[in-house]
Amino acid sequence: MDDIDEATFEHLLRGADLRVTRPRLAVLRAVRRHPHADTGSVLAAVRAEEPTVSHQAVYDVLGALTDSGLVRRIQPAGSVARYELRVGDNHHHVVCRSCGAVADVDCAVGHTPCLTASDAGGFVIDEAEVTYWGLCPSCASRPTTSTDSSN
Amino acid sequence: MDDIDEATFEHLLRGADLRVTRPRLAVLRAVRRHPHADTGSVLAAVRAEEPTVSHQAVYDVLGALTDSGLVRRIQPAGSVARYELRVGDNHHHVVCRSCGAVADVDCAVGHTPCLTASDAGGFVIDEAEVTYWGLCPSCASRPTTSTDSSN
DNA sequence: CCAGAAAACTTGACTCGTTCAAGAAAAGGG
DNA sequence: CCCTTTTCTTGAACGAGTCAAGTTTTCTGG
Repeated sequence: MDDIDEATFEHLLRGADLRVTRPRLAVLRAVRRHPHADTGSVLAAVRAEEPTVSHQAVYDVLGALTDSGLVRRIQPAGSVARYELRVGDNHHHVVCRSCGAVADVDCAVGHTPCLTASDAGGFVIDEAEVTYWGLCPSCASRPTTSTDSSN
Repeated sequence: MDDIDEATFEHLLRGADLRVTRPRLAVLRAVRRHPHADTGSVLAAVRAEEPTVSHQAVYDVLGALTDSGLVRRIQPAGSVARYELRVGDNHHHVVCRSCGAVADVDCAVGHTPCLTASDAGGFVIDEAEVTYWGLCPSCASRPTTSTDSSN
């Protein structure tokens, strides 16, 4: 899901009943190029190639792509929304408590892990999302430096 | 962790090196009384008994209590921060996609579930947080009504 | 290939949860 | 009971995200 070319992006859009526009292609490229990027970063990346795209367009596009399942939105506590192209493979994320870096983690329990909650209090569950918290390699090796950024 | 009386709240605060103040006791009572309440709800509950408490005080108190581990902060994607008294027992949450309701779920896998990520990309993991998504009983039985609120 | 309808985009104002900053008030050790 | 430190009040500010009105673009169907 990372070796998608331009033509495939078009097919994905059409398959989702979405019109093919320059902003949408630019957003897809940006998300492919910057996994886990927030809206601001996507906007910046988009404007690098399409300088006239508005911030609202990026919000709209990310929303439409998320709704149709072409991108996945994640939002760890305390973070703004982040997006990724890798979709439909039930993977999870590790978030660094110090610098906020996000990385993918394949769940050891196979697909749809932990989806069997013992007692869901009557809820009809359709997804189990796992977020691991800890320290990224560089923050772990630089203990008390209190590095902070947003990726 | 739900049958905590006033004296215990004081002990908890002192044990965490926090001064015992009326706003703090009121916040603890509010969180006990309204599990998963957001800051606004806590503020309202606090003001019901202590009308002069400022919103900033509630933010400060919730922050201090969270830092010292007396309350737990959760923040499902798309939601504002929510707080609960139940702490240190590694339980998880189900969130209703329709109305945002939150309920506790004891993990079937025992304590520290899924904490064994296959490959964490070099991260040092200290917690695994599981969020289940679905529909609460009342939204599940009222399919397309698109109820929306924030609890 | 062109026109028309619907979808998508631009612009700009605005909402709301949360944070920042400075000074006043309370807690609790000595 | 006083002093130092922590905590609280007040009020302004920030920023991600949303709303709304009007314009532009896509793409279907003739």
